[in-house]
Amino acid sequence: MSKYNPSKIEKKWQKEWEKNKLYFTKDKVKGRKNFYHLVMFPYPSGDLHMGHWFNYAPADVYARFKRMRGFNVMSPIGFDAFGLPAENAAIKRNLDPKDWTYGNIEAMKKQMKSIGAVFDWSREIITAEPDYYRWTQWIFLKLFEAGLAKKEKVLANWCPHCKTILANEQVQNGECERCDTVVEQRLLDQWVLKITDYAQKLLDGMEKINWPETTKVLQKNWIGCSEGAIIKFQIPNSKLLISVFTTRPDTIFGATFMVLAPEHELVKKITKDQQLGQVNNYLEKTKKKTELERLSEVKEKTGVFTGAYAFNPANGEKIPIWISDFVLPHYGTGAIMAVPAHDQRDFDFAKKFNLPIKKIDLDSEILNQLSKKGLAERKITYRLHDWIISRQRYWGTPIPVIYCQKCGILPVLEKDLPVQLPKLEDFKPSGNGQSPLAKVKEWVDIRCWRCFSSARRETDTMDTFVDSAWYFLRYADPKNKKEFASKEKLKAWLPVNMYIGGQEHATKHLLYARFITKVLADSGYLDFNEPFSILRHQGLILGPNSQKMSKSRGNVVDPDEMVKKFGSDSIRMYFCFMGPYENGGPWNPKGINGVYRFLNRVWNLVNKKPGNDKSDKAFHKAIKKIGEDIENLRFNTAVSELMKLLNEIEDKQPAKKQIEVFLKLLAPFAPHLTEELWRKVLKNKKSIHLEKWPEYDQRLIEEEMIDLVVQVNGRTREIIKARRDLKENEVRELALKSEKIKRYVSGKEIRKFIYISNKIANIVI
RNA sequence: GCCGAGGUGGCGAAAUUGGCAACCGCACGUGAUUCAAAAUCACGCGUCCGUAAGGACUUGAGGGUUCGACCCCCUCUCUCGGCACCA
Repeated sequence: MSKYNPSKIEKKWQKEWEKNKLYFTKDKVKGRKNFYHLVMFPYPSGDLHMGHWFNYAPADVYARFKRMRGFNVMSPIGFDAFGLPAENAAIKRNLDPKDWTYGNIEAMKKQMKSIGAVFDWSREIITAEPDYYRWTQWIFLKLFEAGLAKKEKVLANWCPHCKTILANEQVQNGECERCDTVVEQRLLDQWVLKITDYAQKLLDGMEKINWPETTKVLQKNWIGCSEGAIIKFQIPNSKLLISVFTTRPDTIFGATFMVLAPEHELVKKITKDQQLGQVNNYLEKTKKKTELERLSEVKEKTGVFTGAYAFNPANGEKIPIWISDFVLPHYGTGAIMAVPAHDQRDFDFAKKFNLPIKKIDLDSEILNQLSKKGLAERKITYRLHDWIISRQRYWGTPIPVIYCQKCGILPVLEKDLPVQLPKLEDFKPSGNGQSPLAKVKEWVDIRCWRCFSSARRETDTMDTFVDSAWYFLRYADPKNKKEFASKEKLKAWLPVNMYIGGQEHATKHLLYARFITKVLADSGYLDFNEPFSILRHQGLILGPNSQKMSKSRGNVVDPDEMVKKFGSDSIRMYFCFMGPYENGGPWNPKGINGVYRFLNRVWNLVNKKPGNDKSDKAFHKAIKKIGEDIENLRFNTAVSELMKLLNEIEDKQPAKKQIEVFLKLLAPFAPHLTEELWRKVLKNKKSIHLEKWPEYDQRLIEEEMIDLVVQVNGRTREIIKARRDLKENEVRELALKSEKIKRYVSGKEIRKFIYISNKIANIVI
């Protein structure tokens, strides 16, 4: 008998499956429902790591299971190819980002194929391909038409290392998420997508999607809805009004001063001459602060008096107007009424600057009264920021806009898409707030399509997250030259039925994708408004020392090495078996031994001559359990059940029929091993991966004899083999006959007898 | 500070969701096989007492509800994630 040698069989079957287009997905198959199964596409960093494997391998078990259950499963894959990391890596190596990226894609494809997944490579997309990004640009134009893409002067996060503006989502604790450099605040003209216009829709849409609750909560908090009111305060002897946002209009009688954000537009208008010096001084100082500094000063309030006052509209009281950077420019109206008796921050500020603190009674009527006078209105605000998508970098989708001397900002015409990214000798970021594309005169200078005056192209590129905010639509129709995808194919596949990927995308990709989907739906291009019906996350794989895998820590486990040593099937199964999928955890170098041994035992069993044990009770139980477990992504207990089944049948010399069922149950987990045994040992003509998932018979799962647990006062004292479905008095008689039970019960009064059918009897004395 | 998820053997974990806590593995121990090792196979393996039969204890801590609680309720505690001067 030959030995199980994964490296001998895995490559062979991968080639064979590819040759016979086993995983080529048609848009329609008679008698099969379409099922769109999606994993998050990788960034072509050049190396497929265990994290990717952990996402793709168990997800592939699910896809294979769905196929066997009769679905026409599409499981596409591609590459999120634009963006900073590739560009930075290319700069470091003195390579063109394109060459670097495409080289990585080739290398990673090979690695990905070693997983043995059902990916349909014929639908592969690469976001850096003109055929792809033309539609990214087209979507931008749709947003532009709808007034949802705008060039605005915004206070934005500037990363001095990456030399570009970043979206709020890409800044963590005041640092650039890519390079951990402290970001600066800069006021610049940037392209923003008005995601805040969709804040409420994004909140409401969560009702109907099957996503992990925790992920929904993350998004909800990120969008951060608060209900309150806008109230107007008048400045004496002028027509100027200062609007404030408050969630507590009922505290207005306690408002003893107002505070404006330093960036507030009225600051310059209201400041009195005698205060001008101090105010300017303060504004200069805050401008220089980084986000991090501003955050670290939470406890210590700073501020300056403007010399101006405003009337409290509730009682006409004249209260001073201050400036402080604890008031944020982008939240509410950038101005507050301060109620030190009811708010800790206002209190701290009042204490520091000796401002009055007034205790008052709450007034729930005041909002209505002020509303009638036109001085207040109810208002909901959100913490969510608009999505700044301008990047002053080279390796991204060009923003399809031109600036005409006469006509101003104009979109590029659809027929002129794609605006191709030109090849550049020097693509390094300049750091002067301009994209390197600005230096390419022959690319930048064009004629206006409307008036033929000279015009300039927009030279910023788009945030990579725009590319990935719609890629799942393209898979339905990846080669379409006329549309981003045809109506028909969208209808055939979307929305995505099952989406599996990391939770770290909760407030980035997953939010953006929902936003873009809703915009396209509102413009009539989609007839659904949530992209991912079911979403599930895999956990994080750590190094053997329980720390995040990284080269600097020296704890990286190389998947290629593991494939060589144990084979893909073992890694797949180990990842399924190691624990709940959403947990992740450290890679246990010994742990994989367990599944490797298991696969060896399967190999040996099937290679033995089949016996004639046809008992199948254990099989029915296993078919049910494994099927239900995979459906719910409980891969660990599914594998456990397979192991139990093997333990049970291994010594019984099972018949060929039983062996076949066993292999089918194992097939989604170990596609190579099962294929080899199915075709070469059992001599089947067709692939096991075209087989149907076995059926089970519920009646055969229920044993006729049960283990009746007998407790006395809630403690188990005896287990009796008993016939199923006994009546209560029969059980009572049986229990009291037991010698052990007699010992506990004799001479005592039985106060209660509880019997739960086919499970447990409890005698209370 | 606010929001969320958790805490079960030496380790990963399981528990029909209120009904035998620790399935399935890893690691470990003993034995078989071997000249020897690896591999493989068999047995053992929550803690304490006991040669054993058996008994007592045990799901972060404390309380409650219940015939019965890892599961439900209350209080506390620790760990991990997210947000964070959001008016």
